[in-house]
Amino acid sequence: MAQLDADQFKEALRAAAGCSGLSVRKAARAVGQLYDDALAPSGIKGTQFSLLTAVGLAGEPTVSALAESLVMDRTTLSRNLQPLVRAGLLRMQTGKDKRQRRIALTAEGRAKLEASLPLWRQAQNRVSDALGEGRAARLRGDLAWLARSASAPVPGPNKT
Amino acid sequence: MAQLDADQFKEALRAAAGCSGLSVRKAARAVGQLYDDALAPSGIKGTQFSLLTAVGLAGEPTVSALAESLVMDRTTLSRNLQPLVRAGLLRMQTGKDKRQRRIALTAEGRAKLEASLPLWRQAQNRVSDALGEGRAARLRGDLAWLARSASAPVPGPNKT
DNA sequence: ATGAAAAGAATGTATATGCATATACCGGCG
DNA sequence: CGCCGGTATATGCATATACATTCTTTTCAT
Repeated sequence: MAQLDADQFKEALRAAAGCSGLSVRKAARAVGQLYDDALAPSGIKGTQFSLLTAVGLAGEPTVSALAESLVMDRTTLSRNLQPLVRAGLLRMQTGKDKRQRRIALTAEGRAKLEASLPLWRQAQNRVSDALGEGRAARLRGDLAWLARSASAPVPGPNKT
Repeated sequence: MAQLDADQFKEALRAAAGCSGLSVRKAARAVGQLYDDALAPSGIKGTQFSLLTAVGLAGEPTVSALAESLVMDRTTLSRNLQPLVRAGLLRMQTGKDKRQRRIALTAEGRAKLEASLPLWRQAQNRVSDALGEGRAARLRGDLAWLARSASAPVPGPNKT
C-alpha cells in the first residue's frame, strides 16, 4: 500500500509543509488574533469590522454584491450578517425587488464603526511595523492578486 | 454621535479597506478553495491535508505541540482531529503521562496522505504559476514572518 | 503523605466557512 | 391569468476557529 519508502515519504512531507495554503491560513489565524485583540474594547471582531467597513463603503449593497467584493460565499455572508443585525449594527430591508436584501449601517452601527477605527489603526500599524511599510504593502498586493487569480476559473483542462 | 463628517468617514473607510487582516483572510478563502478543489478526489480538505502532513512530520506529537507548530489554538486542534480520528486516518493514545494524547497516522491515514500528495502538488503549482515561483516563495516567507511576529507578545506598552 | 498549584486535553458556547438544497420572487410565454 | 425558468436569499449539515470553563492527572511544597 505504501508506494514510497520512509525517506521518500518524509521528503514529500517536508515539501508539503511548504504549502502556500497552509502559509496563508497560519498567517490568517495569527493576524486575525492580533486584530481581534486590538478591537476587543469595541466589542466586535476583525471579521465584523471588515463587514461593517464594506457595507459603509458600498452604501446599500445586496448580499450577493457584498459577498463578491469580500471573496466570500453568499451563504456564509448571509449568516455572518445575522449577529450584526441582531446587535443592531446593521439593517436589512427589501426594496422594490423583494428577492433582494439591501444592507445598511444603522446609526448605532456607524457609531460603532467610527469608534473602532482608531483600534483598527493600532493593529494595522503593528502589522506594518512588523514587516516594514514596503513589505507590508507588497504583501497586500500579492495577496490581492492571489485572491483574484485563485477565485478565477482555471485556464487548464478541467473545471466547469 | 458622529464625530466625523461624511467625507472624513468615507476616507477612513477607504483606508480600512486596505486592512492587512482582510487581505489575508480573503486570500485564505480563495486559496483554500483552490486546494480543496484539487484535493476533492481524495476526500479530504486542505486543512485536513495539512493536519495529516504535520502529524506525519512530527511523528507522535501531543495536541499542544501540534497546535503550536500550526499556529492554532489547542482547543481548535482538539476538535479538528475528531473527524480524522472518526475517519480512521489518525489514532490518539495516551502514553505514560496519562494527560497527554499522542497523535499518529494510521496505515489508512498514511495511504490517504500519500495518495493526496500529487493532488496537493497540482494546487501548489497552480499558486506558484499564478504568482511566479519567486514571488510565491517570497510571499510564503513574509507570511511565515507575519505569523511568527503576530503571535509573539507585543513589545509595546500593553498586553499581559 | 497530602493538598494545592500547574499542566494537558476536552467541552460549552458562539462565530466563520462553504456545499447542497430549499424557499421566495421576478419576468416572460402561452 | 397561470405556469416556468432564472435569480436572490436562506437553511441543513459539516467543518474550522477560539475563549471560558471543566475534568483529569501530574508535580511539588510543606
